[in-house]
Amino acid sequence: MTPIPREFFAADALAVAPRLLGCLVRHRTTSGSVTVRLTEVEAYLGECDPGSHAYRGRTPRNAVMFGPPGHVYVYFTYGMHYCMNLVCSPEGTASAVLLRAGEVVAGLTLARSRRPGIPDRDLARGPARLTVALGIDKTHNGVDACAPGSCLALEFRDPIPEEMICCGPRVGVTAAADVPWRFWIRGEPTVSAYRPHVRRRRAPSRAEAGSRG
DNA sequence: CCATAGATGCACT
DNA sequence: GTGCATCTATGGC
Repeated sequence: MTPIPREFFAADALAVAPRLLGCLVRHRTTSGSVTVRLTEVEAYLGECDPGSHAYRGRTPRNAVMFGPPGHVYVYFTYGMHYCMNLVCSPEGTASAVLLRAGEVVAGLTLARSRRPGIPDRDLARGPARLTVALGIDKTHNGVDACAPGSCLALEFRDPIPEEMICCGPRVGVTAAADVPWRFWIRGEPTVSAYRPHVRRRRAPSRAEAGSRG
């Protein structure tokens, strides 16, 4: 188990995102800790990316995105949900990786208590579900996930083989919906099912079924 | 199985 | 005032 160094996040989100697949995110609180193995992420570039919160420049909400890499950017959306990003690129520029889904690999009891009645597979299946399972809210905005002793910790795992990494359009983004900057692990049951931009088909082609896993 | 509506607070224009 | 980087319940098949 190797901690992820801050300099890893100094690259832009497009390079960081696929490498995060399979890595671990742990959040520690007084009630215990929950660890999630990442199975689905999305890259958001900065002021050049119409889908990014940073597209129109720095605001109070997105200020953390312009800060040092390795911190978490947490935002509130749809009146009830929190989503969590890892800030990438050097300080002064904004890019980030949205953590969309994962598998709870430790702290299962605590994660279940945070989402009662939910099947284990669905505990962190989706960006807002993932933050609930981990116990993340707006108070965590700006927390340094690369600092020793932080309540948030990241760990490298062996890279997922390239042929097991799928990519496709981002979810829920109306601007720049065409770029394939969402990455997930093929065949993972914990990948989020909510994908309004992907039309269902009666008979998916073999090629498509294969590329999606 | 699939599709749709409603909830709900806040950042931003 | 508008529109979300969403999820769940509910209804139809």
